[in-house]
Amino acid sequence: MREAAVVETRPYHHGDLRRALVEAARRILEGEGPTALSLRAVAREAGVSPAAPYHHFKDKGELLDAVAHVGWDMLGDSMTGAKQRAADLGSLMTEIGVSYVQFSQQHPALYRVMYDCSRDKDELPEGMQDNEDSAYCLVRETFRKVAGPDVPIVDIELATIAAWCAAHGLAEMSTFKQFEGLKAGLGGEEAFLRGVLGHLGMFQPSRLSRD
Amino acid sequence: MREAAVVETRPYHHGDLRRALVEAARRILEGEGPTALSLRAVAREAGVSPAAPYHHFKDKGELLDAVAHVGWDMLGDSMTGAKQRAADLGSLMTEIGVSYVQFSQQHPALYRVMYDCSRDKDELPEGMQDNEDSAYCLVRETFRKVAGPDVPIVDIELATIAAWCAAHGLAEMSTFKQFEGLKAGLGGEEAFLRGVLGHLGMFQPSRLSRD
DNA sequence: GCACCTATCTGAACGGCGTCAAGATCAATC
DNA sequence: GATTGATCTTGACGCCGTTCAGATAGGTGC
Repeated sequence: MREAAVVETRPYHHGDLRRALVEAARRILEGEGPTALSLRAVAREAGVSPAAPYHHFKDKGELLDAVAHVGWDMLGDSMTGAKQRAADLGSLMTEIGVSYVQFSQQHPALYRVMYDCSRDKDELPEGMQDNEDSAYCLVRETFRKVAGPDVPIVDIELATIAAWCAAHGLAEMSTFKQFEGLKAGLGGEEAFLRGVLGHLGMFQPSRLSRD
Repeated sequence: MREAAVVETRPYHHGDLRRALVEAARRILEGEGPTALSLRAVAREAGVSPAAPYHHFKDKGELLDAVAHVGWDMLGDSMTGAKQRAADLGSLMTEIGVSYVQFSQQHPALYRVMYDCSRDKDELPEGMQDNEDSAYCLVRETFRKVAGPDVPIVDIELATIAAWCAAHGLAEMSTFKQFEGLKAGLGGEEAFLRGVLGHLGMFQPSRLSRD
């Protein structure tokens, strides 16, 4: 009975605040960046008191975990889409890598939260864990298919880690606006990404194995 | 272990607080991690009031910049040392890469500050700038020497960026204590690092060029 | 030796933060 | 229709970064 729009997002005793808080956090993240993401600001954005979130999350970290979870879902979808769109086996890894970095560029604040909140716990981020359909497993299984049965398992694992490191590093580096000249000379952002990835062995199928 | 040295570090009106603050920050970083590093805690550790640092640094960010500067110096020394110790041209890049990641493992909190405080400004971190003896230039010049005169400049640049991304990614990933089994199977931490780097093209001189 | 100047440091305060305990509110259940 | 338990608010605590007025003292010109 306060304002017009509130009626729908607040069915009553707030309806489902948990989801509303996560969405509020994402709005702040996209609009104002990671430094503006305080628990109080999220509560404010969702229209509740600063203490309300504590009935749905143990602390701020748990809220960030929930936000990161959404991010890993989105990233997983991006990578799966790229894998399906890839024309041939040879370009599979490159397309997945490009989609990874492009996601980080489209959602820089979210991407940062995805890693930051796992670093605080000294735990692997969600998308890198060995669950059935984690993004990490998607990459590893892709490697297994591309490499064929002759390549030892340990090399598949190492190549996956190496690829992930490279993609994550590139994701962080490409946020620095200082390679502009180089990017322009190569023909744009994506050409730059493909140029860098092209220098990394495991993005070229013929060079997967170390031998 | 703390009170004894105070007499010497406080010749009077505090002597040189600026250096004392940077060192206090580094002590906190090593001892309690990045989350404990508040401006007030640094002042406390240095034995001055919370407002004292503002006579030497514009704000907290500037103090962190000074801490990061020390870190980049240390990392640069590590990498230079590795370059000099390398037995032959072929192992040069690998040795530098290993020393990079090992530094991040020996000083995880400092390493994090080195990147965090540059991300906050959307600027390349100090060690990656195109200054005469930045760590980045060290790597690029090494590449130039290893690659020979036939490799185009743009490929040298891309390979340097790729190597940096890979090393930085590996530095962040290896802090997650979840590859223990893999590391053990390979024969230890360093074997793991070399294993991952071995899958990355530009750490093998014969594969520097893309074509 | 003295007075002034300037850099340095302190003390107290402001608003914002994460978090918690006590009390209000209300849907659901008996 | 009273009880219950989940949800939300109010108000408070201690910590944070930052600012500002005032204390302190080293340096400089007389």
